[in-house]
Amino acid sequence: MAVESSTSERLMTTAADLFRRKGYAQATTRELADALGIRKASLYYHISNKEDLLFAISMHSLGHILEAVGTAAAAATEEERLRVLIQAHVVTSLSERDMHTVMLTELRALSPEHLATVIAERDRYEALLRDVIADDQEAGRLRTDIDAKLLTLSLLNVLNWTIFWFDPADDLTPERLGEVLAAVFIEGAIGR
Amino acid sequence: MAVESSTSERLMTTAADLFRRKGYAQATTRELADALGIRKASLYYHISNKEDLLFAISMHSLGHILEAVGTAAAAATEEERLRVLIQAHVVTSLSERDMHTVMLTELRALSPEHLATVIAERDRYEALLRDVIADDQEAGRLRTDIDAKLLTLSLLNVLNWTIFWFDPADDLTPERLGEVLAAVFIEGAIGR
DNA sequence: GTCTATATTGTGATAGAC
DNA sequence: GTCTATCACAATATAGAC
Repeated sequence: MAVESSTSERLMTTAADLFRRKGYAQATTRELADALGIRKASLYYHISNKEDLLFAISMHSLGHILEAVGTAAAAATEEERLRVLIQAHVVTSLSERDMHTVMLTELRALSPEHLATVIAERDRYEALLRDVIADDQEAGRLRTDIDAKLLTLSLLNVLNWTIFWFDPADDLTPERLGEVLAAVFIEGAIGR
Repeated sequence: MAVESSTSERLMTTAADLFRRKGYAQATTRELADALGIRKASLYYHISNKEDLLFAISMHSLGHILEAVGTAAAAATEEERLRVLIQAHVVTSLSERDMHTVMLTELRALSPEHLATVIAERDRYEALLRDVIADDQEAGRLRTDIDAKLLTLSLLNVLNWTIFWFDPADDLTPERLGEVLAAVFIEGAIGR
């Protein structure tokens, strides 16, 4: 049930909130236990170590956005697909903002094995974006003086930095932001 | 002299390189001392503590980009000003990539007093961008269906995420990247 | 300006009772 | 599933000699 809040279920969201605010390295297991209302040692009944938690957060977040954005893009017409994709990315990433931010910014704290797994998943996501852009270029819907790789990196710029300044308390909604970023990127990616 | 490399002069660039690669919290004073070829304790002849080093790096980086971008924008015609500004930002930020990245991503490790000082300087920089964008809107050179604040945040997205993927070893030069990002953002900010 | 030696604190994690 | 108690270690920083 989505409303359950057992210690196990709260662990990942509580850790994500903590890791985003303080950074993974500066967040302590004591702070995490305090936020959950249990003792430090009790954490280790639920997790094997701190880094596992970071890995779980990263994989959950990537699975979530891959599913949401992939589904939205597949259901759209070719003409609207890029706009739908950007909108879905902004709304989805901000709906799990803590986990998404941690996934994007705490890569270097992962073990080599976990890092490789997360990077492979991030590459899958970026390939999804690049395929849409390349297809739009081939169909004449986007400019071709900038290659698909560089245009995709430009799109990742437009999308990803948002996590550092978006404030849910502002009156800017994720939906409106999605429209703005889609408008700026797509019209810039069409060119004059 | 620019070619000097006394311990004092190497300290800030060596620390910036380390802080960018490992993160401020995970980078140790031992690693920094090792990279400099001295003992850990000897660091404290040059600095008062680790956080001071982060503050010095952040302020140096902000002073550098404020000066370079401000000068470039002031020397340009109104029609070319935004393009010149974006180009100068990309080239300048990547010319001191380590310090610039640390300044952008390690804010939360600063003491409250240092944090306030750095934020004030970042606000000055962002005001410079917003003033150019607002002026371009008033003169009819940019779309007005997105307000200046949101358009500025969109520009910061386009510019800032670059630090996470730009690789000096690639064949993409900062100059070419500046052209691409300027083209995408400006044409998107003009609209159809 | 750099050294050796050390103080002090905080960290992730485990043992074993309940 | 959570607790108390504790281990083992790594961190920043200082004292004082050279």
